[in-house]
Amino acid sequence: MAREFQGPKGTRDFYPRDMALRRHIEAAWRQSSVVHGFEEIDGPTFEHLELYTVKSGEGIVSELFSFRRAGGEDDYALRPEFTPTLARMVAAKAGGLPHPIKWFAIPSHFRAERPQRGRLREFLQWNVDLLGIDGPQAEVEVLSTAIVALERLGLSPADVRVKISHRGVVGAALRSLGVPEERTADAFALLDRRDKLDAASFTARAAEIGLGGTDGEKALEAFARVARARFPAADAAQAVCAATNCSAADAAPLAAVLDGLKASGMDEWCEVDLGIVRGLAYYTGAVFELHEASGGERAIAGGGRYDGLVEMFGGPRTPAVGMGMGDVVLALVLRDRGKLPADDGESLLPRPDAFFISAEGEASDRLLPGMLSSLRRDGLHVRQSYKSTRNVGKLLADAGKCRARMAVILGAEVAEGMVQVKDLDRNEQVMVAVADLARHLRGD
RNA sequence: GCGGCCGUAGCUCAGUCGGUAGAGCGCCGGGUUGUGAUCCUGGAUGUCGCGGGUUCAAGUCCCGUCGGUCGCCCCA
Repeated sequence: MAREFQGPKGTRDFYPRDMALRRHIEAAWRQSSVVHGFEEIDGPTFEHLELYTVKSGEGIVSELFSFRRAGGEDDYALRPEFTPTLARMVAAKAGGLPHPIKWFAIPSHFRAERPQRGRLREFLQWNVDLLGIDGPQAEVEVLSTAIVALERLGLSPADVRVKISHRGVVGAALRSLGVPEERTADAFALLDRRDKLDAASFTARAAEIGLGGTDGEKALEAFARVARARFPAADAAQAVCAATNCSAADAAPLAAVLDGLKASGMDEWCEVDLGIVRGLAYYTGAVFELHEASGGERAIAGGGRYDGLVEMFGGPRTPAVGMGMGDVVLALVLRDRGKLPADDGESLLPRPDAFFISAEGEASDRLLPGMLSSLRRDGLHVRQSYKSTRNVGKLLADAGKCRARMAVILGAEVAEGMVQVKDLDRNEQVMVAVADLARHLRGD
């Protein structure tokens, strides 16, 4: 009894063209990682459930695919993010790893959320982490790695903006505005939601955290200024002080990152956005998000400094900066910006070096297998027809359809050890000795 | 977890007032003129997403469910 199956909700099937697009994106990620000196790692697809609850609390469980082996007693979860695995791996070998640790990974992740634009239940996320560096160089290198990957994919500062903030700087600004220490978390949450709230709700909530009343009017205005402050990175240090009323010393950590980005020639991509907060509590310094320029999409990437995380997983205190970039939003942006081939990825599939047409009959049929094997052992990508027709026109159509560069026609002249080789791009045909075929196809 | 819209061939879709399915394209095979074309010819794929209900009769109306899509919550 035949039965039809659907893939699970929020998952994708990668047919050859889809896979070619995926490899295209992964190649840019991997290339940029490698040239920046990061080394590739991976970990298990599932971990002990506690690895995730210890950091994010029990509430995270409803967002996970967790399970217990039949008859077993251990709870596991498919990994929803890579950072805990990374922290575990670092903590396990902390003493023996040369610093700084520069690792990247391109694993799949799983989250039990309802799919919508830019969000699926299984997705790829490129993770770049640099551990062991206290200074702003870490932030600069991680962001630079992300930017160079986007450049490789054809994006420019007109397409994507790198928005940078700093928890310490914003915290100092909030203190100087009179936000009590115990309401800082609420203030961060309000900053995060600033674009989703209308002015009245924003004002009401600002009042709840101690920025209301007659006395608070000025403070409220200042807070609104912090919430809206965005400026290009070029002269950002002064602008931060001006916008937040905080001292140059308070603004210094953010300014140092901005200076580093400028020195690296990345400042055209970057701007300060003090509204960037990030949901995670474990960020301890700089935080950043990469957004499509019009702001219409979910974040393309996000990250920041998390100096306490390795310690949380049992290792020594280790300064760290990390970044994650998902494939789903990135692919949407690339498509909308016309940076993907219009043929759904067909042009990203590997092109055969040659397509063989046995036109003569039994004589050429007998020669074909040996010729193909020999060329394949030489590393050439060669294909043949599986049709029984000898219709050369029809077989050439097949050759064109699989995008072969050359067609090799085995006609009557095989008796003299010669074949016809047709350049399908240039529509030129020459006679080549079988002995010279590999060299000819390789273009030597 | 909540809500809107959608679901007929591989794709795009048609299907009237309810009368148990069609087109185009594509795909696959064969033939002809030996050179990616043209021409001729043959073929396949559907429990109309799935299940139930109403009805003499359901692709069509109703309910549920699964999936897709967009939004809310959340977003590591």
